Amino acid sequence: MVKEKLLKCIQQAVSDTQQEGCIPLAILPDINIERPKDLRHGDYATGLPLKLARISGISPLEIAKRIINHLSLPEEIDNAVAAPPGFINFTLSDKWLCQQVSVILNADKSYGDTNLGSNTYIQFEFVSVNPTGPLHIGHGRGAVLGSTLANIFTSAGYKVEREYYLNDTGNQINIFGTSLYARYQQCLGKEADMPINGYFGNYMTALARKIISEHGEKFLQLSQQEAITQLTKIGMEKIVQGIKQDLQLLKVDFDVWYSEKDLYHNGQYQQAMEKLQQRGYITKRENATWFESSVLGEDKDNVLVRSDGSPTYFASDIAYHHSKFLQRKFDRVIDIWGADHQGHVPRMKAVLKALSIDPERLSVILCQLVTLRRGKEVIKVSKRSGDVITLREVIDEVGTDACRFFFLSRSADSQMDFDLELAKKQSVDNPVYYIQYAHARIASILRLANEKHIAYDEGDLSLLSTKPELSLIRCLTFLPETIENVVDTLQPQYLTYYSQELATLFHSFYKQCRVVSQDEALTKARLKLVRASQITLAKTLRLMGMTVPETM
RNA sequence: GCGCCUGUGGCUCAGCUGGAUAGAGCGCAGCCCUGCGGAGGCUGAGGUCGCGGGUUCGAAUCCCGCCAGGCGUACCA
Repeated sequence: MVKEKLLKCIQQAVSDTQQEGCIPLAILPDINIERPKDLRHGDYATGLPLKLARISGISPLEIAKRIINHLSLPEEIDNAVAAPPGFINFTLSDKWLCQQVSVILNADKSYGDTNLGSNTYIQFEFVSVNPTGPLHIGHGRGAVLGSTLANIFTSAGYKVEREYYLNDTGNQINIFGTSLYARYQQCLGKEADMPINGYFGNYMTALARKIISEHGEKFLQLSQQEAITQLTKIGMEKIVQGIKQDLQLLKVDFDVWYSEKDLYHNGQYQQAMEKLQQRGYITKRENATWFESSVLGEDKDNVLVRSDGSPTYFASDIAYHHSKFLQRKFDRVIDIWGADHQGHVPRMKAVLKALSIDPERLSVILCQLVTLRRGKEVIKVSKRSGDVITLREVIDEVGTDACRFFFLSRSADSQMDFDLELAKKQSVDNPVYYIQYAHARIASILRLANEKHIAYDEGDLSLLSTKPELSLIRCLTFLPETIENVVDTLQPQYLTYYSQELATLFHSFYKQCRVVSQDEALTKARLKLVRASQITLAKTLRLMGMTVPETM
């Protein structure tokens, strides 16, 4: 990429400058190349001279000039100028920019793809909601984030796996089962108490009724334990089915649904515990089994097996990560969790250390919580307490594309209000439609060209010379580094903002530059640019998991 | 109490590995269809970047303190 080339070129120039004594020998600070916000400052810039000035005592502008004298610029760069107070600004060559249009046309759907990941095997685990109730809005956030990152990493040359961890055993499942059994009995006119921490949501009663309509009263004949076992299985399957449907509605796919229960049958749990035991990280105390995370610098130890003999969620998760890293051998793992799991991060990292796995190989993205509201009214989304507005209802109300874009344009770090009233009100004037409209507009132009039988393969790109044209091309060339930026930071909002900018530049170009006109040569050149814009815009929309409309 | 996250124009949010006059969308005030989709384009008003110190040639961005909100601090997940 241009940026890398430029970096090397600057390094060379600085080193030459130093050797010739134009800059006193000094420790070279990191060279950072940025994108100036202001177009007048070129396409790339470095403030290196300002840093060197501090060390050398020479004025930064003077240093900038000396470095520029030693620069041998790559073909992509037209010129380098020193700018006060001490920047070097680089401008892309118009000729090179125009050529990029055909680079994009040739790459077509693969434009933007890189080999940055060089096939690194990486797992994204996300959503992973307990199968004890429907998804709500907060889960949607993680789902959209995870699916988009997975798309982007795939494009960047990683070997990606998307996984949903199904917590199909343990405490919460037991409570789910007893809650369902109670509702089942109640629906059949029997007295039954809900467990204290039970799932009181209305959906549980609906679930019980559904089971009655399909299976009748037969579970009343069974022993309580047997009835609960069977109801748990049936109920959970239905819930999972619903979750799968909701995710599909949100355009979120998984490669693997990994069962927590399996960890206890496939040896992962035993192996992980044995390893920790052998390495001396396990101790028995107060009748429970503990992981001694405190010796690894944690605040406290954590329970692995309760005094009643049942393993904790933490213990499962250890086995689970054992499977990820040591059994399935992912090079990197990205877990996306809700912010309410933050306390879990340091102890998970401690476990990795204990298992001699570099903790750097695990990244945990914590999504801050989402508050759902309708105007001033805050809507609770707790599964246990009762009424829920499900993710499905939100999607039905707001739309998949708008939902996805809404989540993607906000940093995972910031808590957000999802105001249904606002989301709906804005849906017509939503940035999503602005971007999609640009694509539909492009499609329409290309349709027109097609109807007029204009073949533009031979269009002469050097005819593209006006500001709107060149600005648009510039933006097109930024896609690969935008993707790289997301890969580096795990923050997809760079892509959403990019797509918006691209749409803006296209609309502006469209207004100022008539594409299909009497000027045959110019028409062909511009059609090429339009097609390249379509390729690029469609790519960003696909990466974000949104529809790519030909018409609206 | 301690830990993590957040506090940017009326609203919702970007920018936070320090850079050159602080950005976008919505909302608001105007302007633009005798040419390919007006779900569009253009112009403008609107901000002590929570507060106070510090580091630096330069701080919304880094450090310290304070204020406000969210989350965590379970033999819940």
